[in-house]
Order: sequence, then structure tokens, then C-alpha cells
Amino acid sequence: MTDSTDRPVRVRMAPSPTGSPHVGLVRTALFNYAFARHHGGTIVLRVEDTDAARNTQESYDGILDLFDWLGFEWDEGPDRGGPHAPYRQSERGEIYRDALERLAAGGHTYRCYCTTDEVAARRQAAGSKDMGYDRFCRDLSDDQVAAFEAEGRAPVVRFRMPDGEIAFDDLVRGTVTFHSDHVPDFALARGNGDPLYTLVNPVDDALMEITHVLRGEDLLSSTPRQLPLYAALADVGIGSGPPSFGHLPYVMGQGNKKLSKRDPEAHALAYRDQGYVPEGLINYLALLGWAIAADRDIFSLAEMVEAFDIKDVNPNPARFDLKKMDAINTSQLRLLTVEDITHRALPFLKSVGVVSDPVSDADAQLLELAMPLVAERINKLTEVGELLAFLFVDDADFVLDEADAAKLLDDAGRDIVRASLDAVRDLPTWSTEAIQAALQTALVDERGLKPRVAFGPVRVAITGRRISPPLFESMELLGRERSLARLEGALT
RNA sequence: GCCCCCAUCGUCUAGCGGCCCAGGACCCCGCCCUUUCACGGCGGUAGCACGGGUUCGAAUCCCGUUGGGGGUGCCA
Repeated sequence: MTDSTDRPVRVRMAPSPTGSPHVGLVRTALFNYAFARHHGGTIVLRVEDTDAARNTQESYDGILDLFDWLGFEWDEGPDRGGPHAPYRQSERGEIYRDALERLAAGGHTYRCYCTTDEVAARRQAAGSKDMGYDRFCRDLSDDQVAAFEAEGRAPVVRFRMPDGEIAFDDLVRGTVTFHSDHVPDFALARGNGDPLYTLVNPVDDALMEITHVLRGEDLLSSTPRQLPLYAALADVGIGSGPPSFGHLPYVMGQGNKKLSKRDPEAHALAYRDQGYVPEGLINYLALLGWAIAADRDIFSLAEMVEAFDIKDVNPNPARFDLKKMDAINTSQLRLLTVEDITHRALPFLKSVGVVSDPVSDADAQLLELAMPLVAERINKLTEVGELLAFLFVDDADFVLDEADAAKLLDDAGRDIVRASLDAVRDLPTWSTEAIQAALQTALVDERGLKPRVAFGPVRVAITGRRISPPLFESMELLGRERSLARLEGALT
């Protein structure tokens, strides 16, 4: 391991607030979270918002909402301060200017006056196969510099890449080796002086004393640039060298491409809005590159933290599979108590108007009785509303699903409903058992109907749909009067 | 082009030299449960990319091939 010291673990979550937060962001945050908490370390939230043109407040708020929903907590960050504040890069301009000055004074950088076109033209002329900057401005004479300045050119700042092998021990891939021949003198600041990601990311990691960086595989090939930069920064008194790196495998979409923002399943907050539980998303994403045991795939965040070892992370890219995501979500839902599911479903029930907001006592009571009927059959929280709406809707607003009614409430169906009405109208007690017994006798025993044929029309009449919670329980909860009214309503 | 990464059922994975003629999960297909839809239960199909080594012994180690991905910016 590169990092043989026993420094307390410090990791960072470093989102860029551009656009809707991506599941890749969640996966990276999750592994950092699990790693840090497993080692009793510190988590820093740093906002990488140097690209003013692309950053939005909406995106920032979305990221915080997302982390809040997932239960990810951090110890230092823009909202709670810390010893290395500020934690938004847009507020750290002076720090970067200072770093640039020091690097220049230490001879680690130089100013480059070349335009992109000039570099490309030279490369073509030379028939060079290697990409990257050709170091044209590395050792300019004073006269040449003066001439470029006189032309009014604004120089970018480039890093003077030292020659030699660059090897590091990746936490998930083992030793990775590059040669500096293939690592260009990359730019650290724009011609207008604005610092680039290539500078600010290492500077902040150094200054914030980050010990371990777990990030996406896409950054693997920028690591050989950063390693010498960390050394140069340490040389000029900024930080104490590079952190350890671990590059997490890609999350792929359909086909063989990275899951992109165009893929609907990439949007992390959509899962919350569609009625998934955070336990489900977390559990599923953890499975992409990690396993808690050979024969087990359902676990909690706490269990993941307990068991997590970065060395167990699989380096293969993983495809995101919505079907399995759904299955994991369902399994996590089964682990919740009815009370918990009720609590979580409430916002959805309110938003579609199934229950009043605030919830009336009557609605709350009915909900408490009805939830056990649906808690064990749903796959998403939104299904609670779909299943229970018929119980809460005002009688005046109750409507039959057109397609279901057309199919099941034909002449034969209405005949069945009529018979049901007679069977239950004068029941001495209105209970699930009594209702079931009465309907069983009248429809199945006396008429010889198959249960599914017998109860289908009744179900549609009572709940408005072919799909519903168990029928007899539903009728009990609906009450005698409303049930009879609906049966009658189906006949008109 | 050059550099880097990756390679076990369709998908996610377990496997870190013998316990593996490869285990689990999702999907799919049967069956059971069943008043609908789900849930749940049981069973099944299906895989070590290829070729060389190393070894008494390889899915596991090495090399190569092929395939896939990423990088090669005054984006992050």
C-alpha cells in the first residue's frame, strides 16, 4: 500500500452541482461512506463548483436532498463548517491563486502561450502519434516570453511533468504503472487565470488532509498527473503528498456505455419520487462491485459499514439492472414494519389526495386498519395509494375503471353482483368471516361458480378495479352501507 | 494511433491452486399457495472468452490473442 501510515481516515464526497444527481454519484458516495465509517473516519463534503457557468442552486439543493433521503451524513462541509472551511471551491479562489504562485516560484510550472491550434498544427507537421502538449513553451527564453507578451497572449499555466515511471497501488486494482512519456504537461489554470479542476482537486485534497480517495474509474488515467502534482504541492508547503486512491468500476447502462444522464434510471432522486425506499437503492448500488457474502444480497447500510473492505471491491464495470433494483427494493420493503411503511407512504397518499392533509382522525384510523392488507404486497410505496384509494374516496367521486367494468360487469357479472347484494344485505354481523361465508354460499356453493369468476364482478363493484386488496376484508373496512351502495351502484 | 483498465450463467456476483464436473441473487420457465393483483414457497434452464505456459493439480498464477471500456482538453 502506498499509504502505510496510520493517519486517521479522511474521505471526501465531492459532487459538482450540475444537473440532476446521478446514481453514479450515489454509488461513489456510498462506498466512501461505508469505507470511512468502517474505519471510524471523517467524511468531508466539498462542493466542486469551479465551473460557474454550469452550476445551479437547484442541483446543489437536489444533492443535499438526496443525501438526506439516503441517510448519508458528513462531518465537515459547507452547511456545517469545519477546520478547512470554506468547503465550496467557488469560495476558495485565493487559496488556488496562492498555490499557483508557490508552484511557479518552486519551478514546478511554466507559462504556455500556445494556442490549441498551434499545438495541433505542430503535431501534425511532426507526424507525431502521441497526443498531449508538446512542451513547446517549457523553456522559453526571456526574449520569446517578451515577444508573446507583446502580442497580448494570455498564457495558461502548465505543470512541469517530471520524467520517469509513475506507479501507485490502487486500492481496488493493485499496482498500476504509467510512464511520464504518456502524461502531458497539463494545464492548471486558464489564460484568464481561473484555476482548473486539475489544480483545485488535488490542492483541496491536500489541504483538507484527505487520506483516501475512492472515485470513478474514469479518473484512473488522471491519477498519474496528480501524483507528481501532489509531490510538487508538498514541496512548496501545501499538504504532505498524495492520498491513497481506489478507482471504483463504472456503472453501465444499456449496451456497453456508461450510465448517462439521458438514461431515465440514472436520476437518483427519481427513485425517491417513484416510491422506492432508500434502503433499496443503497442495497442495490452496493451490489454493483461489492458483495457482503457468497449467498446473501439483502443487507442494511449499517451491515455494509460493518463488513466493508475496499479490497473486496470488484474492478469489473457493472450493468445497472432495473429489474434487480426492483427486486431488492421489494425485499427491503418486506423488512419494514407496517407502521413504518404507513409513515413513509403518507406523503404519497397526501400528494395524490387519497388521504386529507393534514390527516384527519378518521383517515388515520382507516389507514391503520387497511395498511396490513397492502403492506406485504407492494413493491413500491406509490402502490399503497393505488390499492387503497377506493376506501378513502367520497362516494360521490367513486368511479369504476372503465375497462375492468366493461369486462367483468356484463350481464352475467351484474347478475352475480345482484346475488351478492341479496346474500350480504341482512348479515347479522358485518365481518370479513361473515361476508366471506355468505358470498361463498351464494355464489360458489349454490351457483357452482369458480371463485375467481364469482368474486371478480364483486371486486370491481366494491373497489372499482380488478386489482385490489383482499375482497372480504375490503368490504368489512368499507362498511355495510357503503358496500351495499357500491353493489347497487354497479347495477345502474 | 498511443496509454491505461477490465474479462465466471442473459444480468449482478461468490470463488483469492485441490472443499468447484463452479455457489447465491435477478430475469426466464415449470409447479405449489390463492377471491384479483401481488407476495411467499419449491424446482429447472444457463457460465469460468480463446490459446499457450507454470504445477501432481488452475475458474483461480504468468504470457499472448480476442473482445469491451476509459483516457489522450485553457471539461469535471
